Amino acid sequence: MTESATTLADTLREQIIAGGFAPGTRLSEAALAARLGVSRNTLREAFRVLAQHRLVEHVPNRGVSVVSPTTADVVDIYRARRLIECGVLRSASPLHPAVAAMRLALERAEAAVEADDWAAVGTANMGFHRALIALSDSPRLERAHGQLAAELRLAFLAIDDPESLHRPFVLRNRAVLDALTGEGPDAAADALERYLVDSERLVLGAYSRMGRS
Amino acid sequence: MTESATTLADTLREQIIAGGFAPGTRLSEAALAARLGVSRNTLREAFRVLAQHRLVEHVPNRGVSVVSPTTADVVDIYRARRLIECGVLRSASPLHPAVAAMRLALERAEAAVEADDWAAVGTANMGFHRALIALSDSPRLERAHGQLAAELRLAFLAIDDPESLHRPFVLRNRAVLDALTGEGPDAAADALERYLVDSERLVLGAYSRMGRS
DNA sequence: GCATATTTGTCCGTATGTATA
DNA sequence: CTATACATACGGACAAATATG
Repeated sequence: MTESATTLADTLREQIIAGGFAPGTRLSEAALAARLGVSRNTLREAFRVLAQHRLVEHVPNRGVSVVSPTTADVVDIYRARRLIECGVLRSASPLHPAVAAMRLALERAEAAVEADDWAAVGTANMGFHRALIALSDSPRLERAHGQLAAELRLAFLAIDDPESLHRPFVLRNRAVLDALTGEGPDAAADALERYLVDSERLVLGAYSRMGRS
Repeated sequence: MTESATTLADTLREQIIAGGFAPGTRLSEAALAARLGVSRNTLREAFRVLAQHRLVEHVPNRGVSVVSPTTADVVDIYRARRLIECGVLRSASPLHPAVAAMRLALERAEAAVEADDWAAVGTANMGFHRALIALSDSPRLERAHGQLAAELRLAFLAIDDPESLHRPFVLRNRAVLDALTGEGPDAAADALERYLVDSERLVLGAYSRMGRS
């Protein structure tokens, strides 16, 4: 039972990203510790990790709750994504092994579209962009991007209309990959930039229709 | 005395970055907790935060120690810095208020050179690059860059030759700023790219002379 | 506005497993 | 191989802050 705090943080992260706790939910220490069979102290250590990952918010004397990204958060997340993802792509080699991982994720997404499984489309799309970052061979960039992706996932959960969020972008990912192998990194980066601008617009539109702050 | 874990993490971070604990030092939780006047549980929560910031390393059943970046870490840190800093600069406006902060940091560095205060030169140089990232108006990019800077600081501490590390780059920062206000963002980004390549080479050279892994 | 109940923040004592001398 | 030291995790306790009636 060593290192249970880290393991606990991992399982909690998966649960949150999978939608097990709705954005905004307060997570009571005593209740969760009892439900998970761990002590409050161990749970609090896990909370610190998740708070650093920006998955939960820690308000002094009022405990932690699952974050619910604001429009300002969404704007910032996409700004950072554009800079990192397009930057990686622009200086990437079309011969990099990660290109195969991108293709695999894309095929998974296309299969999930056929099966009308929009949640699977969302995770496959995320996998495409994770593979894209792997083109950089930089663990730190992958870590930074992973945090952005996790936060964005919470925004998607708050919207809760996976088809309109994910379906249009399978084709766009295909275009990015084709541009990378066909026309080269710069064309691919331009396509990705347009992709991210449109995706941000979609999310913000859904937010404004929900009357979110 | 609420929220002492976060405060504790902040003070520990400052102590580590200031060189209060040499890279590689093992931090015994019992001893440190006694010295700082906090309980082990509180200290452990602070450790989790610092581990996420990559300032300390958490080895299961062997406690935490101050990290000592390897050559691979240094290469990765500079790769990430080039992508983020140059990307920010390339799409920055020379009229952004952060330019004034860059100028201020630069003047502080130049004054510290006159005073032969190399530690101050180092912090002022860091401040220049922090202000540079502020050009992006992105809290998340600032956070990501701050983590890279803190890690790099540990590498500088391990080398412990602040004059040769920091002195040459005051002039280079001046060149970056002048290029930004004079020739525009693209020229500034090119100058910054050359800066970072040379800085990485200097650090790696010092590492190889130390016989580091 | 006040009193009560709940929850968090912190600390202590202790048991267990792991690594090291 | 034994013994020691230490990290890890648990449970209980209490003060402080917050929320609720």
